[in-house]
Amino acid sequence: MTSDKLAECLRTNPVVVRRTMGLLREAGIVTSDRGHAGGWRIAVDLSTVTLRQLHSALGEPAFFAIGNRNETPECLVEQAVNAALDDTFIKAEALLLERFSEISLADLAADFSRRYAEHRKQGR
Amino acid sequence: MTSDKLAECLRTNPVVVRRTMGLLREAGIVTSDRGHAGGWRIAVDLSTVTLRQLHSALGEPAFFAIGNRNETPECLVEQAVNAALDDTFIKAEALLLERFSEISLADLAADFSRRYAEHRKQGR
DNA sequence: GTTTCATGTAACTTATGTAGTTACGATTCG
DNA sequence: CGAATCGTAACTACATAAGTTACATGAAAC
Repeated sequence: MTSDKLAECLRTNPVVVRRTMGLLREAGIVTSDRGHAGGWRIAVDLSTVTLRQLHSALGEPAFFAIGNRNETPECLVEQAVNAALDDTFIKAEALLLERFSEISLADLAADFSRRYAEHRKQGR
Repeated sequence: MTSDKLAECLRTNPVVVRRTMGLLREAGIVTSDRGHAGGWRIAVDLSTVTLRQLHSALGEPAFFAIGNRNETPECLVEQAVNAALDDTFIKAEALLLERFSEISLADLAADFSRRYAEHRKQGR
C-alpha cells in the first residue's frame, strides 16, 4: 500500500506515514519499495509481531503523562514524592509492557475480521 | 506563605502558583488571605490529605500519555486495539489510584524531614 | 484614611512538542 | 522518457501548558 493510500485511511498526511513507517522498516517489520508499483509491504508474519515490538520500534514513547520529571532531583520534596511513587509507576509500566507483549498483530487482525464481518451483516 | 515566596521555591511564577493553589482552595485543602500578612495556609491535617485527593482537586489529569484517543471510534481497527488494551489500562490506572490514596501528605512530610536531617548532617 | 501588601483574574506572550505541508531529489518500472 | 513512489530536509500550523503583565479587590499597619 502506498503512503498516499495509508494517509487517506489514517486521515493524515503521506509524509507523516513515511516517517512512522520508516521506523517500522528499521525494525524489519515492513519493507518499502520506490517507484512504480512501490509502497509498503508487511515483512513478517503478523503472529510474530507484538505491540511490545511496535512500541519498541517507535522509540519507546513514555506511557505516563504525569510522574517523575526528574530521576535524581536536588529538591528534597521531589525526592520524597519520587520515592513514594517510583515503585508503583514501575509496576504499572510492567503491567502494560507485559500486556503489550501478549498481543500480536495477528490477534488484532483476527478481532478486526470478526468486527468487519459483523459490520457487514449489520450494514444490510 | 505568599504566592511570591512559593513561586520562588518552586522556581515558577506567582500567578501560576495562584492558579494551582486556587484549585486546592476550592477543595478545602488550603485557605488564602489577602492583604498584609496574607498568603496561603494549610487548612487541614496533613495526615488526612492523600495524593488521590490532590489529583482529584487538580482536575484528575490523565495518567497516560498513550492509549485510547477515542472511547467509541468508528474505525474497526481502532476498536480492536481499544478492546485489546482497555482492560489493562484500567487496571494500571486502578493500581496508581490505589497507591495515590495510600500516600498522605503527612507521609511525604515525614520522609522529607528524614531527608532534610540527613542532608544537614552531610552538609557539615 | 492612606499606604502597603496580598490575592483574583483577565488577557496576552512565550515555549514546546506534535502534526501537517511543501518541495525536491532519488529510484523504479513500464 | 515519464509516471509513480519513497526519502528527507525545511518550513508552517496548531494545541497545550507555562509564564507574564496589568490591574482590580481586599485587608492590615500606621
